[in-house]
Amino acid sequence: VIHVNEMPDPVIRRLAQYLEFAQNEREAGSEWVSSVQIADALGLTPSTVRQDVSHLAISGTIGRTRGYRTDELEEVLAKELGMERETNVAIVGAGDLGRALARHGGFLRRRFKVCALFDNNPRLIGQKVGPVSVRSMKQMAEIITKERVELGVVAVPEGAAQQVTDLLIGARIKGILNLTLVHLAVPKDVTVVDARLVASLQELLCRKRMRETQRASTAKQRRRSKCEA
Amino acid sequence: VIHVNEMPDPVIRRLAQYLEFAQNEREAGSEWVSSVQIADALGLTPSTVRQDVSHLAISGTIGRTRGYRTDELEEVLAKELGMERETNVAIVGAGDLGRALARHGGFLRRRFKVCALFDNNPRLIGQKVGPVSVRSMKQMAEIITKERVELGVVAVPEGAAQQVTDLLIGARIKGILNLTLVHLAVPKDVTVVDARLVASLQELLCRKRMRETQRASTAKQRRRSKCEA
DNA sequence: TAGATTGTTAATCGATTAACAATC
DNA sequence: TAGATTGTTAATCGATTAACAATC
Repeated sequence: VIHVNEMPDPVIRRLAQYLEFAQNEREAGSEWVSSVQIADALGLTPSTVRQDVSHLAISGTIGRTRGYRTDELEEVLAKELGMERETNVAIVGAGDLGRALARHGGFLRRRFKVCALFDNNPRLIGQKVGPVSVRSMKQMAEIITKERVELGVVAVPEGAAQQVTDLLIGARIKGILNLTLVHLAVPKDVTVVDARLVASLQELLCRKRMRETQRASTAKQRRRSKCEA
Repeated sequence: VIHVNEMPDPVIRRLAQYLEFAQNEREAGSEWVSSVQIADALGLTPSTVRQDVSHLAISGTIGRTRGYRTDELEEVLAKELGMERETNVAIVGAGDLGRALARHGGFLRRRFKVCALFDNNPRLIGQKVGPVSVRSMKQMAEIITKERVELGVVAVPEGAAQQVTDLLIGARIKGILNLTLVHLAVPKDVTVVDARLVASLQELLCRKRMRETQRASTAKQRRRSKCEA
């Protein structure tokens, strides 16, 4: 926060992991962690870790022989990730996924507060889901302003995604988490992050199958060269 | 599938989006889409699209003036993503998230079939969730083999994630979707994809706040230079 | 002191973009 | 034919990794 507010996207994506690890380490009683330890735990190289940390406002000096203080890492990362205060979130779409997210403990623990859940299905409106009730999308702009909602989550079927996004933008939301597979068109002052839930499963299957055919073909090659020998 | 089974990770990650778009276009009645159209719709450059498509077994010849056939794109992408047959999935963790995923229509539509849901909470075991019942983790290996489950989804609290992963690996699962924030350690014949659900929301907040402070500081600079002028 | 570890520079690697010949 | 668009090569850009001086 002190020396840079330019940070490459891949670095930002690793921040949450670093925080998670630092927290766990501190809670387990470790006062220090080195770049090698972090790298091993998170499947990175120590170089990457040190480059990433250099983007942070870590007060460290060169040449320490014990690495980074877990509590300092935790503090700086939490600040960088905006955890010094609660962030209000609205979820649009009270289907299975939207309702699950509204109740998901993992968000609250990281200081996200789901304070509104919208849907257009009259059967769902009024229903209590975890800490909130489902409300009509017609009330979206009003409630978002009143409740000081900062982030919107799009958890509706693909066909409604862009429409809902436009509503959120109309309500002056500047940050949107997209749970659908469709690409959302937004003005350039709005930030979108794709959660890639279904896409991840498809990516997984594709990569797994690809590795298997690779293995199969190398095995075949091996057998062949064995025969030739 | 024909000419390459080496594909860079970023390309694989875009495959699901291409498929989604091609499907929608075909259903809307378009017979052809060009790289420019795809790029515009998905927020990419036409160059990237053409590079990506070149990894696919598209039977096209150079110089067509109408782009790619939507039905051909759809077919090839579906095949590449392993959609020619159903894929059996097991979800571990019957909390809000696990239950929501078990019922999520988006998976079924893409030919993923959730055919097992595991949890250790005796209160949940036996409960019906969408098409399946919650079963004890003790039965995991047995059921995974019997039901020919190919992919596992880790939807448990952070503290149990590695343990559950080891169980899945013990049951010979070679592809794991990780819904937690912790990094999963797996042998190198196992593929893991991180779904980054909570991490995405944290990433979103971080990026949004960063853009705002940038805008604020440039606005300040602008005001300053105005004063000086 | 010797060993360990950071911060940073430079080298490498890989992905994206630009450009354009081929051609429908 | 003129215009459009692909497939592919080369250029650019950016991220990751290696290396090492500084120093605790």
